[in-house]
Amino acid sequence: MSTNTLLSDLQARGLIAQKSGDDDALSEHLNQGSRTLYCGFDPTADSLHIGHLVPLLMLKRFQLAGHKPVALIGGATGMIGDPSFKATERSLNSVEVIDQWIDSIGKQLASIIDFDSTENPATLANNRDWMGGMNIMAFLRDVGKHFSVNAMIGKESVRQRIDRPDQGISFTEFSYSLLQSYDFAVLNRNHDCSLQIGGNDQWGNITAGIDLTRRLNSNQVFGMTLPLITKADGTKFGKTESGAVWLDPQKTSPYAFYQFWINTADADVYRFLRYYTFLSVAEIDAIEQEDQSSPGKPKAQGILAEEMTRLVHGEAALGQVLRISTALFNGDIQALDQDAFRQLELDGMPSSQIDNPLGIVDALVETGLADSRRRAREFVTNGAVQLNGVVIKDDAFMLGREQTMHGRYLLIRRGKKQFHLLCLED
RNA sequence: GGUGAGGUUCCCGAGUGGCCAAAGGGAUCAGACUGUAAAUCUGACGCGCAAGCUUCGGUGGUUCGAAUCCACCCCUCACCA
Repeated sequence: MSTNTLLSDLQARGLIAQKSGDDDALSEHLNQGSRTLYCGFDPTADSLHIGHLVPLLMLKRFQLAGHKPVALIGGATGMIGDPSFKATERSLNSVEVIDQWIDSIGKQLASIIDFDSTENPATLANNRDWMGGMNIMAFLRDVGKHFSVNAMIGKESVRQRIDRPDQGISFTEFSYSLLQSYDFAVLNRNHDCSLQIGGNDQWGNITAGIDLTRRLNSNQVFGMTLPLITKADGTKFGKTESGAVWLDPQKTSPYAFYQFWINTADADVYRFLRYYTFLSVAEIDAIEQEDQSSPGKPKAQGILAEEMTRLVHGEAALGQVLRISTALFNGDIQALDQDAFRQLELDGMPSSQIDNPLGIVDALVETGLADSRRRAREFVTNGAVQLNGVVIKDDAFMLGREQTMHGRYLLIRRGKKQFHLLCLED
């Protein structure tokens, strides 16, 4: 066990995959005072997703422990693409697009870590500031000279691309590691940054950065990686049928976000509580004890979903989400009053307007609950479709004024979890 | 630039002139069972109520008939220059 309180806690949470140096070096380093650490986020989309959350929350954990986080946005590295453990070469995006992404990602980072603290504020950096105008000769002489191609080829993170018969790796992506290493050296020089964290796939890049910093700045710096988040059933974490789970409420609604977490498997949920929430390990253990000793539905999923939704979307959004979820899954839809429906609409329940009565099959297609009429018909025939809580098995069923609740609302459910609220206009 | 191997429905992958909307597996979806789990079982899985229609990198061609043959083109990979 580490002599540093923060590190012991992280260890207990299973949040440390690898760290550099011998066991106590980092502990001592952190014990000596407030340190600056960084984690890089490459702009590969217009929003962060929950895969980014573990390292981002790690920055927050360090900040809460009194250290100073630097969130580095990869304005330069994002234009190259990190090949680490990627099976295929990535396509490049234009500068304009990437700049937009940088902007929105920066805002998301700011909503999680605190940039306004007087004691130990977080800072935002963009590696394009020091790499954008870098001269190729300077790069090759000052940075490139310190790297051995022999060693780089040997790295596990690029092996996949070098060994595979049908894939290659471009020089561009191959160089990525040099850029990230240089980031560390620059941040060390300019911000006195002495620790880099990242996903376990970043280990190779991080150690390369430690070496380069030692050579360029003669400073001892540290690296630490977080475990890859896995699921017990072996499927990829962080994906739903509709793709990644984004932090941007426009891309993944708070409701969908909450639903993602509440559907966590029993086999994963206590581990995820340790990874993602700020509940203490003791509290989490207590929850697990209780779930195991009482029959029926465990409480852990609900706690996880609430914690995460509050953290990312805030208390107000959580309230809305809870109202929707309760109405849909625990309530009697027939008993919902007009205000409840209006609230569902306002709370971000997937909904749309229609002007005229239409058939159930068309309704399913228009609401996106089915992607073709063929399929919609299949759902109806299988008894997978409910209107206002009542199963509809007739594929010729018409949705009109008489079928609405309170003269206006048609709540369609497909399968167990897909809902859509149709509002029939006058 | 040369040589070789390839590009099949979401993915992997069979299919080498009609029996192919295209085997098999995976993923996904639905139903049953449940806890909005897991496991399991059942069914669906290009579009269409149907007749039928549109698919196998692209464009032309051969043929009664092509994913399958021919020509050209595009793309990927490997090796060589």
